[in-house]
Order: sequence, then C-alpha cells, then structure tokens
Amino acid sequence: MAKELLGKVLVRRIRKELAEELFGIKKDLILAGIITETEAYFGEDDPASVLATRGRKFGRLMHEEPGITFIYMVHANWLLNIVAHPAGEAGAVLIRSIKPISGVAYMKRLRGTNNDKNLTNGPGKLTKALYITKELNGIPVYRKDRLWICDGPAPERIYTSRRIGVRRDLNRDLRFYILI
DNA sequence: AGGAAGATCTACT
DNA sequence: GTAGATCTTCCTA
Repeated sequence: MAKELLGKVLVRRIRKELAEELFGIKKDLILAGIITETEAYFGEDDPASVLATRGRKFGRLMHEEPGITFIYMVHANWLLNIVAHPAGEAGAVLIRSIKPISGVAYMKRLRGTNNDKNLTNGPGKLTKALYITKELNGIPVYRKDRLWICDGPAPERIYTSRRIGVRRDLNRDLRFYILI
C-alpha cells in the first residue's frame, strides 16, 4: 500500500468558512500535491509502531477500517497516515512528502515561508502546508470531501530505504520514495 | 497535576 | 551534523 500511494495525488479542500478565517477569502480552496515519499508501519509486532499498542486513543484508529485517515501529534507536528492492513490486523502508511501542484501560494502562507524546496518535503511540513490537523481524523480518503486521494502519474521507479527517525526499526526497508 | 515520550523542524555551525 | 523548541497524548501518583 505504501508503494501504491506513490504518484497519487493528495487533495485538500478548505471550505470557504475556514478559508475566510485563514486567508480572508470567501470561497473554497483546493490544495494538492503528488505523493513522493511514504513509510509503512505494522501493528503490535512493529517496535516503531508505538501508537498501535496499549489502546492509545488515536492508535486505535490503526486497527479500524482501511482507507481512513490516522492523524496524530509528534514533536509538535501533525503526521498524516492512511490506515492499511489485512482484515483483523493493524497498520498504516505515513505520508512523508508531497510535490505541490496546486495552491502553492496558500501553502506558503500556511507554512510561513517563500521557500519552494522545503515547502512540503517532510511529514510535519506537508500537514502544516495543507492545514491538516486531528480534525480530519478517521475520514475516508476515497470520498471527495475535505481530504482525499486520487489517481496520478504512475511512478517509473520506486526507491527504498530504512525508515527515518525511528528509535527501534525493523530489519527491513519500509520507506519508499520516487524522484520527480 | 505533573512529567515523559515521540514516526519532527529549524537554525545554527 | 546537532541542539533546542515544540505540543499533544498517555502514564503515574
């Protein structure tokens, strides 16, 4: 699933009420980007998936139906995951990076930067650029509402590596990325 | 009520 | 390359 999501388009619709509050603009806004980096997290057997264990409030979502969002806070950053696992198990895919394709000017305002290169190239950066918070937890990403994923260009080549920044990783490449 | 942890980011060298 | 800021959730008392 982590590999499948590469090249797909992550779309965020900011409804006019929120758009007015954030930007003083009274119309719906569309922000979007191509997913370029993901990581896979398993359930209880994955030492990096601390959130899947001990019945944590938000970690519980990792056990629920595949295709919904799973959003939580780490180090003052909201991180966006898509729940994905076989029936009866737990797991999620962390979205680590996107390449902006629509609404770049608004993303810059939300991030407080003019730098194109560092706008959405990190899990905490992209949630800030798209105004993704726990408010969007548990919503299906196959419905066009406030946050969804649709088809994009099929990647030519997928690269892999170990997961970034985890204290105890599995002995296996679970980070996937494309170069575009 | 208080403290620790954490799948991060920024600014600095 | 790394120190320090950051903030929500969960654990303990």
